[in-house]
Amino acid sequence: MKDEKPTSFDIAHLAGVSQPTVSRALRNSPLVSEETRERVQAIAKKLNYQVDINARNLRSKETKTLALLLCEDPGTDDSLINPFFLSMLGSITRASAKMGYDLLISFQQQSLNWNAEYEHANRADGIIFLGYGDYITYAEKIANLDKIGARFITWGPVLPDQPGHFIGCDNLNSAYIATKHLTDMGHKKIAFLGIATEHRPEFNQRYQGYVKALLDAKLMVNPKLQIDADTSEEMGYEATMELLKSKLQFDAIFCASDLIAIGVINALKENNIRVPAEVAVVGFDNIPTASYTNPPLTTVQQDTLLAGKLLVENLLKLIKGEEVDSLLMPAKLIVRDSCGAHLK
Amino acid sequence: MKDEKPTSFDIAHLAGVSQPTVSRALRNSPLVSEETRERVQAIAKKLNYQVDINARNLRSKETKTLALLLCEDPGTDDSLINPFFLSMLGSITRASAKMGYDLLISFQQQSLNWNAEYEHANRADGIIFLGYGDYITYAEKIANLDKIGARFITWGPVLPDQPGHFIGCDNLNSAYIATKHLTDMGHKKIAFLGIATEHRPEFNQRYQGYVKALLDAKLMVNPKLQIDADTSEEMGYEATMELLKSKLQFDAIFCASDLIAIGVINALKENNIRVPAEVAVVGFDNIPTASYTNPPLTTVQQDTLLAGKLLVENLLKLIKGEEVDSLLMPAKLIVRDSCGAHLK
DNA sequence: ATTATGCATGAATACGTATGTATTATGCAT
DNA sequence: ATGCATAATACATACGTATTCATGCATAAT
Repeated sequence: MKDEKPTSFDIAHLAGVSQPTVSRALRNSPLVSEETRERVQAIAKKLNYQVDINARNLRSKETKTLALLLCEDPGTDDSLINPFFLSMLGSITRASAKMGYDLLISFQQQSLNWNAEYEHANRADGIIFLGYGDYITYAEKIANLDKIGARFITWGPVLPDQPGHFIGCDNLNSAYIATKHLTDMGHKKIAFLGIATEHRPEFNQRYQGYVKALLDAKLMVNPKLQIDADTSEEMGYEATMELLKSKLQFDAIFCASDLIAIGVINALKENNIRVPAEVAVVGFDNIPTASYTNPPLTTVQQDTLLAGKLLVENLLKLIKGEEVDSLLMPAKLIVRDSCGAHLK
Repeated sequence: MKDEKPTSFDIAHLAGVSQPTVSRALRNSPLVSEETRERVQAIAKKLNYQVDINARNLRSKETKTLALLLCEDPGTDDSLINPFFLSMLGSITRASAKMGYDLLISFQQQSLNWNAEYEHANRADGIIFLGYGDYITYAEKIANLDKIGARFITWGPVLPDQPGHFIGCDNLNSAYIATKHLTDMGHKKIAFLGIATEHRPEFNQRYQGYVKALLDAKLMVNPKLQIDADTSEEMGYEATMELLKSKLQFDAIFCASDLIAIGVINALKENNIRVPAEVAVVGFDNIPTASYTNPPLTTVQQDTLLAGKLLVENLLKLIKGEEVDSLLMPAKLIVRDSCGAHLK
C-alpha cells in the first residue's frame, strides 16, 4: 500500500507510450489522440497517480500558490491573533481557494531578509502582505520586496510614495463619519484612543478623520484627549484609566479599534461611568464580538470578505501582468447602542 | 532589478568553485572549508540568492511544509468561518511556524479524491485534517487517507475503529461537567440543543455526557427536550423557537456550541424569557464572544492554543516515524452569568 | 622514500515533469 | 508514383538542487 509513488514513467510503461505522452495526456493536450488520452488517464486513476508538484513547479516555473505573509511586531506573545486579522485570514483563504490557488501561510517576526524568500524561492506566484504593528519596520520590508521585483500586494494604509500596490480601508473618511456621528449628537469633548504617530499610519489616518470632523463641527481639538493605545483590550483599559486620571472632561471616546473600545467599556464600567449616558463610545473594525458587548458597540465596519477577495483578485492580475491600482475600501458605520443614538 | 534569479551555478562561477561546493557551503556542511564557506555565503548574500524550494524539495523529498485541510460541508455559504475553527486555524499557524514549518491551507468541499493530493503529490510532509460538519462523509475521506499511507492527524472526536491518529476534545466528560453544574444548581428540566446523530459524533458525545449527568442526578431523560441544531446562531435561534412552540417545560438549556447558545439567548430574550432567572444557558467552545453576550455565557473552554500545538507536534512525530497515540484534551468549565450560578 | 590517512573539492547523476524538436505514419493533391 | 501537409508520437533536454563517488593534495606514519 505504501509503495513508491508512481511516476509518469510508470504510467508510460503500462500504457505502452512515452513519458511525454503521459504528461500531455494528463493535461488534456490536443496533441494526443483521444484514445491514448483515455487509456493513460484510466491507468493514472487506477494507480492513484498524482503529479509531483515540486517537479512540475520546477519545470514550469509556476506554483498555483499564493503566500500570505502575516507580519507582527517582535515580542507579540503566544496568544491568539487579533480577531480582525483572523477574519482577514479566513477570507483570504476562502478567496484564494475559489480562484484555484493554494495558500501558504507564514508568520514572520525576526529575520530582516525574509521578504525575498517566498516569491524569490519560487515557492509562490505572488505574495499578500499583511502586517499589523509598527509600520516603519514594514515599510522597509515592503520597499525591499519591491526592489527585488516581487509580485505582491499589501493590505494597509494607502500612502503616497509607497512602492507596490495597496488595498486598504478608507480610514480617514470612516473615522470622519464615525466622529461626525458623535458631534451630530451634540458631543463636544471627544477623546481619541489610539496611536497617532507615523508608526501606525492607519491609526494616524483615523486620527486625521477625527480631527477633520471636530473642525467641521467648530470644536476645539485638544491633543491631551488623544491617548496612545495599541490594539488590545488591555491597552484600551489602561489608556482609559490614564484618561480618567488626567481629570480632563470628556463626553465621548472614539477608539481606533474595537479591541481598544472593549477595554474602554470595561474600564468605564469599573469606574461606574455609564455608557452611553455619560460617555459615548465608538469603535472601529466591527469584529464579531462588537455586537455582544454591553452596550453593543457602534463601530466602523470593515468588509473583510470583500477585502480578501480583492486582495486575491488583484494579486492574480499582477501575476498575469495586468495593471492594478491601489484602492481604498469604503467603510460603513454600524450604529448600535454604545454611541447613545438609540437613546434619543 | 528583475533579472533572472541567481542559481547555485552563478555563485559557483563567481566564487571559483563548483556547484556542489556552493550547495554544501550554504548548508554549513562540515565538508567545506571555513574560508570557502564564508566566501560563498558572502556572494550568495550579495546576489540576494534564495534556494529554489521546488528543486530542493524535488531532490530531497522533504518539503518542510504541513498541509491543513479544512473540510466543510458542501453548500456552506460564503460567510466567515465559524470562530472556533478560525481560532484553531490561528493556533495551528502559530505552532507550525514555531516548529519551522510552513503551512499550506486548503479548503475542500467537493472532489472525492482530493485526499490523496497533498502528501501524495509531495506537496507537504504531513496533513492536519480539520473537518467540521457531517462526520460520515469525513470518515470515508479519513479512511482513504489512511489507505494510501498518508501521514496525517485529525482533529475530531476520538472514536473506536477509526484509522489514523486523532486529537480531540473530551466531549463526554466536558458535557457531563457542564450539565452536572446545572443539575447541582437544582435544574430539573434541561434541554439539549444540538444534533445528536452519528453524523455529528462530537455532538453525540456531548449528548451522552448530558444524559449521564441527568441519570446521575436521578432525573428523567426526555428525548423531546433534544432539538437538532447545527453550529450557527440562526440554528440556535430556530431550535429555541421550536422548543418554545412545543410547550414543554424547561428550566435550562445545554447547547452543543456557543454559536447555538448565542442564538438561544437571542430567542429567549425576544420572548421575554429572562436568562438565567427563568432559563439557564450553558454553551460549549468558549469563543471570544462568549464573555460578551448578555448575560455572559457559561461555557466549556476548549484550549485551541494547546490543541494546535499538539496537532503539529504529534504530526511531526509521525513524520519522523515515531509512535503517537490518539489523545483527548481535557476541557474546563468557565462559569459566567448565563447559568445563574452568580445569582445565588 | 613510500604508503597510508584525511581533508577539500569536483564530476557525475538523480529527482519527475514539461516542452521544443525530430521522427514516423497517414492521407491527400499533384 | 511522388511530394507534401498533418497528426501522433518519441527523443532529447532543461529546470536547480543535493548527494554519492572519485580525485587530488598535503601531511603523517612507517
